[in-house]
Amino acid sequence: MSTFTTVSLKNVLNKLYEGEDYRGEVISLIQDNFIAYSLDFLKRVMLAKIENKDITVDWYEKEFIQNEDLKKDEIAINSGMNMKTISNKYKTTKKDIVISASNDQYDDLKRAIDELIDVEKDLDLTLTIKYNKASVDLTLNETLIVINTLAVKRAAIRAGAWSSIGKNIEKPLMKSLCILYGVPEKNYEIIYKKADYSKNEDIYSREIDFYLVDNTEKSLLCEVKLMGKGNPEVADAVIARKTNLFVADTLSETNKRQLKDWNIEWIELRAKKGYEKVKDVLKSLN
DNA sequence: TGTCCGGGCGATGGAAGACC
DNA sequence: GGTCTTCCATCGCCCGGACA
Repeated sequence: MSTFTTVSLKNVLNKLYEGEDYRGEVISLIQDNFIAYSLDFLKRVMLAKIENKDITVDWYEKEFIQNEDLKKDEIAINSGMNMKTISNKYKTTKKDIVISASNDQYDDLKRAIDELIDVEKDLDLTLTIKYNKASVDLTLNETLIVINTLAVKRAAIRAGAWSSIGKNIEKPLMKSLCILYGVPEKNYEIIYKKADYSKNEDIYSREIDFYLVDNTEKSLLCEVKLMGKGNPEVADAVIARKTNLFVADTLSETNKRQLKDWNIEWIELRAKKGYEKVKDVLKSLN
């Protein structure tokens, strides 16, 4: 779970207004979370191995996969699989499905490690974890399992952070632009509730980031995307939502041409003085 | 080097349980 | 039977490696 503090959001807004890259803030959060997770995880690994030293069963499996105290997403990660993969593969994330998928995955992982180690007979590696006065050595197999889990967890932390920043910055960004350019409150609208997808007549409705309201009281749809290079689906998104104003971090020349052809106003924050274009855009949108 | 496209999770809200 | 909590499906967010 990685979410942003008010301070982080403020730092990101400042970067955007300076036309600089905002990603440093996100990368820091990912790193901090990952390091903290790694330390905690290694501590738990150490304790688990010590506590089970007299038992011949697979202590990792007992403590990190078949442990009833764990949440389903922890079990999935510990087995080496992210929740999204389970959701794609089994079309559900129900707890019992996640648990059985994790068990299968863990067996698979162990088999794969055995096979690879068999090929690389000359390689050995021991991970020694020391904490306070205790110390424990992990075998090559155990070390590889731990490395795999950390890698899978990092993917989860990374994706969560990017998802979170995108979701949480769009409304503060649009609102601050409105305040900065003196847009009267009656001329913009922040929608916090998303559309109700369950209603049949609304089946094609989409969530809208922000509305500007022009002087004829017509609502203008605004879309914010902070993504970097190489994501052509922006085109689909703005078309599907009949967007009037598109605010982005980075736009390709193709993007700009398309937006112009479709009569959609755009602002590219990473461009030099990118946000100053807002003034003209507001005028043009009446 | 630019595009494609699948991977990863957060936020949300309805459904299903859990508790009085 | 009503309220509170947990579960989980859905949509939307950006990344980043494969490919041309």
